[in-house]
Amino acid sequence: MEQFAKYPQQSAWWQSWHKDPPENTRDKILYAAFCEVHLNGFQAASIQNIINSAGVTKGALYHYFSSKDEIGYALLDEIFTQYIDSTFVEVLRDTDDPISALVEHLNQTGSQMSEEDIALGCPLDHFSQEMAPIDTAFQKRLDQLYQKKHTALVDALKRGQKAGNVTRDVTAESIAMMVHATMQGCMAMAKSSRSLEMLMQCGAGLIHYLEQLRPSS
Amino acid sequence: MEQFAKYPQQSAWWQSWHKDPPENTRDKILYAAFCEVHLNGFQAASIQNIINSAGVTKGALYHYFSSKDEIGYALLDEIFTQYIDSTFVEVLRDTDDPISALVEHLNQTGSQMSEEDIALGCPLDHFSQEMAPIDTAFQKRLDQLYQKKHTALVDALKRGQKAGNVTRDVTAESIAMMVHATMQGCMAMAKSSRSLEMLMQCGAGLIHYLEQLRPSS
DNA sequence: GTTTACAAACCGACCGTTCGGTATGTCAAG
DNA sequence: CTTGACATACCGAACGGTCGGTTTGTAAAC
Repeated sequence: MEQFAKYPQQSAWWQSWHKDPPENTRDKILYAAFCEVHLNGFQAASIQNIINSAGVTKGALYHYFSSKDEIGYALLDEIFTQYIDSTFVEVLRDTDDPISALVEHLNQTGSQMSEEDIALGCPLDHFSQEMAPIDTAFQKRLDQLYQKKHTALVDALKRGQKAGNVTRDVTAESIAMMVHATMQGCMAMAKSSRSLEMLMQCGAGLIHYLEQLRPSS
Repeated sequence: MEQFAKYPQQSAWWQSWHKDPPENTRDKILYAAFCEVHLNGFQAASIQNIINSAGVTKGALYHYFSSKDEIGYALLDEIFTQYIDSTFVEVLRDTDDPISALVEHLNQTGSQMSEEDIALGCPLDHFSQEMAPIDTAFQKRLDQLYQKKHTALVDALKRGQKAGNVTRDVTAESIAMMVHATMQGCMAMAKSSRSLEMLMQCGAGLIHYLEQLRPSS
């Protein structure tokens, strides 16, 4: 665990999944792999780079993971699952006013993004674009993660509809897909333009859309 | 130009940029590179695969392109630019009712997508997710392409506002970003789930949003 | 005779992976 | 309290293969 010169140490993406630097060998490898994959994509991620920045040897890596693909699976099953939970599921778990919760979450997330965070974009979306079409084992795991996000959204929106905080003109499923897709698109737009302003403007559009979903407006 | 066994010959993505199979060597290389990059991403795209499927030799490839990066630049400057023009700019060029034009375009595009098209996703979005954070030369070109799309949208929306077909409650720029981001997100969602139904449902959400942008509704 | 358009052989670097070996720990038998 | 058997956690040199790229050769076009 020496240097991650190229990976932003204070990355909002990083902070979301783990506060403490990893101690045991396996976690060191996973964390280094997460950074390397986020920077270069999975296929271009180098085992050598991973072990260099993790400060472990190749033998150690292949002791814990039988192949590069297995590292990818572990990233999805452990790190990315945790990432979705902490950045999204928890935000919506206990509210019956999901619109307010989402708007607040968008504002908060946007405000604490650095230029580097924006340039790197969402690690999960990047992973999905790259690996979903290539390998069904990856695709199934990625789909599962998005399903998790989708379900959290739908449940919260249904609670909101029940509580009279969300319009019933549109189904919760439809709103959830729209919100999810648009969030993904906003991050992608900001990433390609490397512009925080772009993220905020896209976010404003999404917030405007969300506000229109309140009943009797 | 032997086989593209793994690339769908009747791909909607392919048809959009060129009707005729390429004849001269340079175009053969570019077309093969487009397929290879769309399938595997740019970094994982193999020069060997490109020359194999293009039916040319390595000497021919490096006669026309000084490096792999130059092939990527050529793809963006020529193929992808043409792709944006034919799939998007032309759709909006001469209309002052952009909402109807977009809705029709979405319905038409969605209906002619195969399962393979969906699994592969938008080639430009994939390229952008992968290369924008890594290399500024790529990022600038990618940003330029999205700007082209954005400008086409903004111009059409402003004409629509002038003609009274689009609400003036929201700026054309804001609508354009929202539409662009959501389209991107819809394609990404459908890609990761490999589901045509997902694409149609996301598209329905976007269409609903668009219809709400008509004045006095 | 020079230039253009390839063709084919070849290069070192790096890839993911393997494998023989070691250091340390555990735990039960003697 | 020691000893032998086995397990876990590594170590790092080496492997076959592929990578992007180069060099040299050739034959037609101008």
